[in-house]
Amino acid sequence: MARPRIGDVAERAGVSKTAVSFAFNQPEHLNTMTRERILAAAEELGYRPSPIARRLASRRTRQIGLVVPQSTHDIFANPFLPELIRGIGDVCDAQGIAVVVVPPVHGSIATAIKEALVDGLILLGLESGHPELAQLQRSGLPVVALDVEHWDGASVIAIDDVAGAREAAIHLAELGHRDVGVVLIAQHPDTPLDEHQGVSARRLAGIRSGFAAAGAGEAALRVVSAPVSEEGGRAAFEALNEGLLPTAVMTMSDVTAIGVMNAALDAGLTLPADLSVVGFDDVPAAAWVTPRLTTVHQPIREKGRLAALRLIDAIQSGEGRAHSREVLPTRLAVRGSTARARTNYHLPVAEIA
Amino acid sequence: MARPRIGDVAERAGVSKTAVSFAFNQPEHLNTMTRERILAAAEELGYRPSPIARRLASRRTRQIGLVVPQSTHDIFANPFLPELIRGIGDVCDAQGIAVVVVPPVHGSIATAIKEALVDGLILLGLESGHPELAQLQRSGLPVVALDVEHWDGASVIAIDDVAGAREAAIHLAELGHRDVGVVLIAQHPDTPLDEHQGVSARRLAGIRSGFAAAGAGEAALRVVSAPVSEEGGRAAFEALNEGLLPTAVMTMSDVTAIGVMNAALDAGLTLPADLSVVGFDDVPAAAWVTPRLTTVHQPIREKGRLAALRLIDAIQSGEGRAHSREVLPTRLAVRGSTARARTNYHLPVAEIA
DNA sequence: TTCGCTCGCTAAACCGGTTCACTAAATCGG
DNA sequence: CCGATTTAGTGAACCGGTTTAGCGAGCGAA
Repeated sequence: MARPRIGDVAERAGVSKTAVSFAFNQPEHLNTMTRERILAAAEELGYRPSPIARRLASRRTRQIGLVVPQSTHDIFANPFLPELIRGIGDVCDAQGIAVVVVPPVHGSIATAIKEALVDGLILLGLESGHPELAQLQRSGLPVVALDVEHWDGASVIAIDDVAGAREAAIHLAELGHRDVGVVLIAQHPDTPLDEHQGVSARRLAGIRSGFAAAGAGEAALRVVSAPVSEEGGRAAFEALNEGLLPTAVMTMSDVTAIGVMNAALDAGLTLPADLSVVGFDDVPAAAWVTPRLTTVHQPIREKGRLAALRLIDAIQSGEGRAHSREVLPTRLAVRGSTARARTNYHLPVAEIA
Repeated sequence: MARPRIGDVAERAGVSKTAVSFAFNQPEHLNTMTRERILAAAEELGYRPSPIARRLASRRTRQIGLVVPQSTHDIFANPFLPELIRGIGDVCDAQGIAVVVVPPVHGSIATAIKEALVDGLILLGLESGHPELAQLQRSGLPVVALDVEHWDGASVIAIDDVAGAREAAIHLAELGHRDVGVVLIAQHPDTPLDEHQGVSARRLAGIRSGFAAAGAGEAALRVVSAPVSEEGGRAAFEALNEGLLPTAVMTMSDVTAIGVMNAALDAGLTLPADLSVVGFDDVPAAAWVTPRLTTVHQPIREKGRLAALRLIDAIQSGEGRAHSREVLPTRLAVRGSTARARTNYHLPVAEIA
């Protein structure tokens, strides 16, 4: 009644376990008749080689993990992730490698990584100083890190966050915006706004540099932070809307920007006349909303593809942990959500609407 | 230099392999001092129990698979999938179970399933007659099937496709639409339109029934099919736009509907005045586009959650393959993309615009 | 005829853990 | 003080395959 094992098939076919293994994996090593007999026996028994046992023996899981710092629920609220996975899938599907998302287990990324059934990891949204990740460095597991400055012993795929954000800021500055809301990515709840790291910090620097370069160094930036989701964007709008509304809002992701836009529309504003909004990423939905979202385009799928390629390469080359860093280009996609700054920006939002 | 194994730790700590295993899994069975000594030895060696070996011995992979009939690239083009995964993740994250997407390998779903490292499967977009899935039935692997009428030995989570589509059709009929495009889900390229199965067939039946019930039995349905993606929706619009444009289009998914809308807007039409569009699913993006998409809402995340619960239940109860069928409610979310049928529907689209 | 190869297959070791059955020593109740 | 438990730990079997080393038969070449 129990699941048949390789020994059962061997016995039934009157051969050794080895022969059965050959029948499935290296049929050319077997006489045709013998092979047929073995396969017939397997068929009769409903035998199917155990994937786990096979993976143990081959020391390859044929799986790679995508490590993310949040729950599956939260992380998939951002269309960026599906796009990234599409890119990873382009490479992995072709090689029969499965992709598994690795969210924290009971809040611990280290635990999640320890238990992950993978040959290598792609790290998303993690900074290299992360205390939980020290053990990972020593484990020898091949790793590709996304969007970090540097990762010990790992390949890095990144974009030029500073330049991308800078370009967007210049765009706004040239449209006359001098009072701009900036929505960073929410970190741990009690991280002070000025201690944001990684992506948020680099882009904020780019924004400052952009306004300065455009001769608008005096521009006031109102920095808030929010979870990366449509709801987060809405919350950010509410936060910025206490008192005077800025004339423009820059975000770290399109989904946040869309939340800002939706909240603004719900508040009765006209976009982009009353408020310009700039996103980041250029996910497909950015081109579906009205007005079409002006955003910093990054080649998300290409990023995923490249990450998968580099990781698989590192896995196959056996630990030859490369430490390359590849920077993909960004460009500002100017669409309909940005316009000249409104001149009545000193009015409370109620009067604007 | 090689990865340390449990025996290495045992030797170093002067205990048996069993003791080392206990130190990690059942620390209470060990004297505190001994345990400390073992853990220290493990730490020095950089030992980490092999997840694969552990899974082999425990006969649990702690992974479940989501089987889909298309490539990762194609399947993630539909925001439905991320939402479904969010629901599955709600359940699985809490239990430390990983979710793996299982797309076909070299076009074969059967192969993909054979090699999948999972304790059970959730089936999406597959019909129970599928020839490739006969072996799955016999394998004894726990399965939950989504959106099918029936699946031998598996729990089924579904919605009432007929009723949902019917409600949408009645809505359009009451708005005066009598010439309606219907965009089905593209099957194998040479499947005749009238032989669509499963979801498409049921919804088409619901649409017919709806128009009849609303006293608009004479309404002309123009049925086309397209891949489930924004591009697919655009292609469907082009197909329907050869000759006279219908006054409304019904789709099987929001992303398709959005593609139809975008193509219509690009063609210079005014929505919903010139063309009403109805989606299906109610993914988040449906409420982000302009006009807001009228669509048949289904509880996607709840569907995922339920599927995960039933599957995990089946796995834990050891093969007690339930054959329950749960039908989740749908409701028509009437928003801005539907309006009274235009009266000049006999004009070519060029003149409409 | 004999040497050397290839072919077809096998036994045993191995992948790296968990777990069962059991033992020796320590603890406990009466 | 004795028998019964409990505690702490062990050796061997087991999970279910793959792989290495090698063996006997058959065959071609010398």
